[in-house]
Amino acid sequence: MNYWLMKSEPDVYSIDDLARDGSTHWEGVRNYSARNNMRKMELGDLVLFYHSNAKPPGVAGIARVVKTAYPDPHQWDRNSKYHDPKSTKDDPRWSMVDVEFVEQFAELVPLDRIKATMGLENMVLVKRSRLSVQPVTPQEFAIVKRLGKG
DNA sequence: GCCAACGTTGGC
DNA sequence: GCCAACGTTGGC
Repeated sequence: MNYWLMKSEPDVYSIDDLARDGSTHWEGVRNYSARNNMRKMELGDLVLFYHSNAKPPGVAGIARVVKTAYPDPHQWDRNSKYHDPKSTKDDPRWSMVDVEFVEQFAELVPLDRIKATMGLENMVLVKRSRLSVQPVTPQEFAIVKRLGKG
């Protein structure tokens, strides 16, 4: 069992949207580090759902991986903003996973709280702030989850 | 809206 | 393979 953090802009897709939909395709990741992390995901892995570009930014809840990495079809859709003309069907460049809703935190865990919490100072979120799909240690996951209970 | 950080592209 | 130019992310 692995733990991850995935970022989404709530204006585009929020934890409320995931709660409503039940599950979603995580399409549109166009960064190699983030893609490689998605390819390491296993069924049942738990994901901290992070709201980026939000006021305030922070972890809003938990999701679970229900489908492991498979080619993101948007890479071949000429009308999609995720279209990648260099990606071929024989060698798909971009992957996505499916995740399902697990829980919404009673309280958002804001980024500034994460930065100020002992045990979370080495989170990738803090160290490499731009990576949109990143690993989280079991300890970090447990601390964030506890903070989310309010 | 600004801009620092940083990932990607492409000329050489 | 280097690195300057460029584009994007995301906190503020």
